[in-house]
Amino acid sequence: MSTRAKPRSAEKKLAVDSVSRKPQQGRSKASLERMVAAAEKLMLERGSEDFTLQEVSQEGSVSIGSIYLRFESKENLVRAVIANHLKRMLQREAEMIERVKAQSHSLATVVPVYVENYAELLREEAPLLRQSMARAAFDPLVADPGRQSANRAAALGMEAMLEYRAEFGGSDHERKANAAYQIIFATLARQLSLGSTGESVHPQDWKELKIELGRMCLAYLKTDI
Amino acid sequence: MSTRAKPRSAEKKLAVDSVSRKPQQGRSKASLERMVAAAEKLMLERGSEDFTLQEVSQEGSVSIGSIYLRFESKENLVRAVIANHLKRMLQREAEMIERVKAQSHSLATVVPVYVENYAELLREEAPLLRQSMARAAFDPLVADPGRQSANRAAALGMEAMLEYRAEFGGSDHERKANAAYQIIFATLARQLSLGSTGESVHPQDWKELKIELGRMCLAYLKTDI
Amino acid sequence: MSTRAKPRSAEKKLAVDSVSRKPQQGRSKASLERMVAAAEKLMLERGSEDFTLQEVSQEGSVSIGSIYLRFESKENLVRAVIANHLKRMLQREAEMIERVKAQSHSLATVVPVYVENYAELLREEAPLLRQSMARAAFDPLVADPGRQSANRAAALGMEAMLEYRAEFGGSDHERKANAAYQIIFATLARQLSLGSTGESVHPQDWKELKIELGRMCLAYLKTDI
Amino acid sequence: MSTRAKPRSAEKKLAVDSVSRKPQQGRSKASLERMVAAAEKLMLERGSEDFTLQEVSQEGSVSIGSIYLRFESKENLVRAVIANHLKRMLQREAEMIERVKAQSHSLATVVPVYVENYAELLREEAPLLRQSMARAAFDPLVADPGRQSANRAAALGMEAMLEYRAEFGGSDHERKANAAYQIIFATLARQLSLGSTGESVHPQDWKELKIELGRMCLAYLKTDI
DNA sequence: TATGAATGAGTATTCATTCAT
DNA sequence: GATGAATGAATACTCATTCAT
Repeated sequence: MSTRAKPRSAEKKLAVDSVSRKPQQGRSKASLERMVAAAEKLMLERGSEDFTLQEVSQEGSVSIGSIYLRFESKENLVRAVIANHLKRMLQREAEMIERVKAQSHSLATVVPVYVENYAELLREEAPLLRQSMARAAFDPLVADPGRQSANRAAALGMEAMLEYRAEFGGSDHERKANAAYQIIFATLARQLSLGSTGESVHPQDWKELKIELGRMCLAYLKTDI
Repeated sequence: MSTRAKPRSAEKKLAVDSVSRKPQQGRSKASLERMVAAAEKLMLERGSEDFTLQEVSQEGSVSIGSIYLRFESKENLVRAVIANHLKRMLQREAEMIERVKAQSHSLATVVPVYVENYAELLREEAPLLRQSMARAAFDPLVADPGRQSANRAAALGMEAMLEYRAEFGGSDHERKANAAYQIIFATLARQLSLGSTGESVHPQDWKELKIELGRMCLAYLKTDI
Repeated sequence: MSTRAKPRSAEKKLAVDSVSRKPQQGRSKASLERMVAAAEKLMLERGSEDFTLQEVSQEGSVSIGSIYLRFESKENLVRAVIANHLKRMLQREAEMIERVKAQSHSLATVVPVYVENYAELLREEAPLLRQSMARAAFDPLVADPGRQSANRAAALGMEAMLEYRAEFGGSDHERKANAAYQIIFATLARQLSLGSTGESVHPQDWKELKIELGRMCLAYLKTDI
Repeated sequence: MSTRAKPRSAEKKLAVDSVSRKPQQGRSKASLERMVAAAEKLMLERGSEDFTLQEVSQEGSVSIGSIYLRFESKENLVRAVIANHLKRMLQREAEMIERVKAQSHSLATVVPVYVENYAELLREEAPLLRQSMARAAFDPLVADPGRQSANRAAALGMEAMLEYRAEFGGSDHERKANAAYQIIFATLARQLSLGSTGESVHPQDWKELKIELGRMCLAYLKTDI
């Protein structure tokens, strides 16, 4: 897949349904799932889209023809994997937020707890997330829904912090919460090499940084400036 | 270039000299420079290493044989481009820090000025930096020197902030300065899609975020916690 | 094909089946045969493996991809040609021996008749045999089955002579028959430049030599020493 | 060197002088010798002409330009190596024959002694001889002088046997001696894989075969037929 | 629907030979 | 004479996509 972009219409949703050719039901739905699962497995093993449809065919016990019956191109199959992953992430993020809320009773607790839990979640999903992000750099069909997912994740994080908006300093609480979220995500993402220099910091530093990140956000949210 | 890693000895330096075949002087140095420049141009145009040696040959008016006279492989030519870029970045960072220092007279000025200037620098260098980072993910020959560059950049940034350590709160000033740098870089990098989801925020949000980033760091550095 | 050996497992059989990728039946078998035939034709024309897959593609009306569908490498295609040839040789040798036996009624007749017929057979097969032998020098996958073929040919030749063992002198008849075969083959092979200096003797000398070769073997087999 | 033949004029001599560009004397003769020696070394190491002029340049401390100053092509350099070898062979063969003659006092001794000594000589020279013979198959410039060398070797061998022509049976002694030589050489050559199937016989069989070869020749030379 | 055999454009790399210095 | 940097033609192999069955 050397061809880079090939953007298409201004589609905004990236779900398996929107990249796969026809809404599947019943028996053939199983084969659809097998091919997507096989592709995902290969992407995780390879750490990239460097897999062959031949391999998907064998791994998923699906004929190559079948793949093209469901997907217009290999590219779309990759998009389907990413779409699936995005959906799963969203689900997990919602659950995680609930856990965070349950464990917190103040701004001073919610921030570090959120950082910790979000970090763990991102770490687990990093392998595919990395690939989503890499592709989003040149593929609008991934970038657009990726942005939406990011927005929802932001909304969830902000919501958790805003639960204690009474403790916030300053006036524009939403703006502060949003900034805090952006910075938290960016910092975590970089540590997980989600598109970063790969200088995956020493675990030592990483642990330390998470603490400071929490402190920084807390200081920022509370300050009147 | 499907072969991923091929790490080698424990070389730590990535300079054109270490990936190119022989120390070049005089006349033939010109042709070396032309091929590296052509490769860089193509990498910038394509946004990736998806260029052909044939193209480098034409663009740089160098024979393919000549390229192999200087570089063991296309991979090494790419590394040379990155090495060049790393060197240039370092130079520019040092100059930028000087400017920042000159414009500042307090923690409250140095932080936002630094954020602003560093952001601008990174924005300009983003296209190649993105590729460096992508390659570093699987190529130790790029990752190692990349890490070193990152460390030097961190040292410079911390130094600028520590100039006003008298205004810091808390006790471990180095730790704080380091955390602040990491968070600043991560946030800027993400906005520039340096490996990120590509949801390059609206210019509006971006401007806003830089301001909040400065505020957050300032609040953090000053707080006693 | 600069890579010399690449031996593999301890496979002992070299048949098209063992170097080609999948047991072919029906329709696609035809294309397999076309590509092998094209390769053979080119090897005969060139007198060596210096042919291009591009040429095989055109000559055999097969796409390059198809070749790789059947053969892992050009090397394996060459091996398939050789395997085919080996099989054909074996067949012809068996038939030839039957003819020799039918025409003979004494040691004095069987030896020269065998020499004459074997010479003719080898002459006809020399072009490919030469290449088999050249490759066997560094390719175990050809050397091993080549050895086996040679052994079977020896067994057939000895058998023809031993039919008249009553006329043998000395005691160890098998040993004598074996020595006679080896010397006959070696002499014929050299005359056919099967790996020899190419000083393909004058037809005159060649004819003469065959007669003397027969005489020598006869004298040897009959002698009591 | 994929181009096969390119025969040229009807030159008949292959000496370094006839393939090298100018009769060398003095200082530059040394460099000529270095490049030929380097080429020979590489041919022995590789077992083939698969060496690079670059390698000859380094190994022999000669510039590539120098090689082309002496030789019209890489092919001619190879021919020079072979020519050298041929000359050396001839020298050694003459010496060997003297030794054989000195050790013999009857046909019954000269034949096995000659077989043994010639076998040893050929074994030692096999590596380059093999390459001479391989090249002779398509290169007249090597085939012609090779043939001459072979003729001289035949003459020497025949001479040794004819020393005892009084013990020969039959009438045409020259013819018999010639046939014996041809068969001896062919058999030895094949055992040494001089272009042969590579089924280098077990040392056991080899020893045995040499004995039988001697017996066979003896029986043949003595018989009246 | 489903299959998987067939297609063929596209590309990194090698190395004999030339020629400016 | 001597050098060795520059040249560029030549070639095996991959893999997304198609389409006959």
